[in-house]
Amino acid sequence: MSSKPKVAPFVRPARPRPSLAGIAGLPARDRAYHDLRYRILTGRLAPGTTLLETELAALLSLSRTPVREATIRLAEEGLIDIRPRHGVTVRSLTLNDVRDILDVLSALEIRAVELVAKRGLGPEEHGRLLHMLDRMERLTEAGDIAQWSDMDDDFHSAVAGMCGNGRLLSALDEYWGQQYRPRTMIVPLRPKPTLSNIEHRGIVEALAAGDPEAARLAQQRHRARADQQQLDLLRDRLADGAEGA
Amino acid sequence: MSSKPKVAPFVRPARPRPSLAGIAGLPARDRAYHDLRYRILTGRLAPGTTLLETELAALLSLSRTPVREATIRLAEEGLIDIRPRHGVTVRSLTLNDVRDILDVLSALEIRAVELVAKRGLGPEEHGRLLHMLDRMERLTEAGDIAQWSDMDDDFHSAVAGMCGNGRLLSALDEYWGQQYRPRTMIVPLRPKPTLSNIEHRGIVEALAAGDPEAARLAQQRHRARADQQQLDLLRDRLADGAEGA
DNA sequence: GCGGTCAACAGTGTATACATTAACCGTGAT
DNA sequence: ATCACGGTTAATGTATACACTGTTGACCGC
Repeated sequence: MSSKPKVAPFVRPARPRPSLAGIAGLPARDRAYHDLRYRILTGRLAPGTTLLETELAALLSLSRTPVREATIRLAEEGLIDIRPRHGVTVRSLTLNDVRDILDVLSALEIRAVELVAKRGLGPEEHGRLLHMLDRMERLTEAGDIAQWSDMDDDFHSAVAGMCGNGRLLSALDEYWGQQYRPRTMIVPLRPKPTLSNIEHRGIVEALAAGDPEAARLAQQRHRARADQQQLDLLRDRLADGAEGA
Repeated sequence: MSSKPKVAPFVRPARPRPSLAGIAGLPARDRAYHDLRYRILTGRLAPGTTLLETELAALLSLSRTPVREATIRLAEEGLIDIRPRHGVTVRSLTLNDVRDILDVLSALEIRAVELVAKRGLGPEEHGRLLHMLDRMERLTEAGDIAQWSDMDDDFHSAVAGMCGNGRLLSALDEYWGQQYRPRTMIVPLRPKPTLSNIEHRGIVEALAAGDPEAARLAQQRHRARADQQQLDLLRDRLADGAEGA
């Protein structure tokens, strides 16, 4: 039951929360990549941290070769900067960086939602989404914003996962990773996400109705508002003296 | 004179046509990357071509290390497949692949256009775009579809380059590369792009007016129609027995 | 005291050597 | 004849060695 189906599933999970699950058997270069990414996203490697290739290799108990290959990937994803002879530095994002990232991310997510609507929702999928919405509303009432935020990730991830476009999902993953840290930074500042819950319902309705235009509009408005809120909160947080996002 | 300006220009060119200009002084890994990418996009390395790492290294007169680093990048961009112990293979795209790519690309481009409209067009920028439109219309009348197609690239590239979001431009570059080959394949099949020319004018008008919603709509319609046409032509071409896109 | 030049060095970029592992082929049994 | 098993081998994954180049700091001249 818990194992993989024989054919590639039409629906694929996207953007799992940062985790190191299942990297055990992978080649060293992939372990290095996932390990470093995990440390960066969870803050174990704080923004601004600078390490030499040699130090990274020692940290991961590997030689420089796989570590280099991993850092190249991470640099392309925008998580680190490589400055030759100065080491690799964990990127610290400015407000403008976050805005840029969110602009890309929301464009991709809007397209994903359109695609899902174009194909419509199966009953099982619909049920799953509704169930998530219920949970999120209960969490809102209970005031558990942290867990609501995780579920929010899961919800958007679940919807996107139904779009059937693997390249789109990969791109979403990448940019989601880039905004993960600033996003978690402002969780404690969030007000009750009552509006988000309502907007989520609207999105699911449009998806179930198979109406791409309505879905696009709902998703666009939701993201525009939510992203603006995130930027505002982040600005406050940074003004408070928190360093690097 | 020819060197870089002191401050990063606000407008940056995007998606230059495949070229090897200016890779002379770069590190071997970057030369390998650009060289291979160029060969793939221009068809010098045809889809389906398979080469071992050693063979690639010999081809480029380099050792395996920089070649490996280049192939990893190319694989992430979707231009090649790496199958351990079977060599790297130049990807051959199916119609579904192209559709997926265009879905991502158009989503990004729509967002770029929105951003440009949000900030509005300077007089110099406006003039430059209008000038391009004129040229494209003359090329259309002259029936020079090949050159029109190049200018079309340049036009979309120029617009996107004004969006001011570097990450968005990088993503555009990447997906533009993925669709470049199938796009050139169908150039000889294209009808006179009269409609595209009209739509382009509409887009520039919306940009000049600083109306993001109008720009989004114009761009969205343009891409939806043009992409559909491209897919239709490609289907014909593939049905004719052309192998791999 | 300040600025410039040069030399030593550290760190990366590249090449190569070594280990590992999966593909392929041959052999043997059923 | 076909399938299974195992050994061989070739290709990759990883480690290391080497070379090159930018940086840093010291020393000298102004």
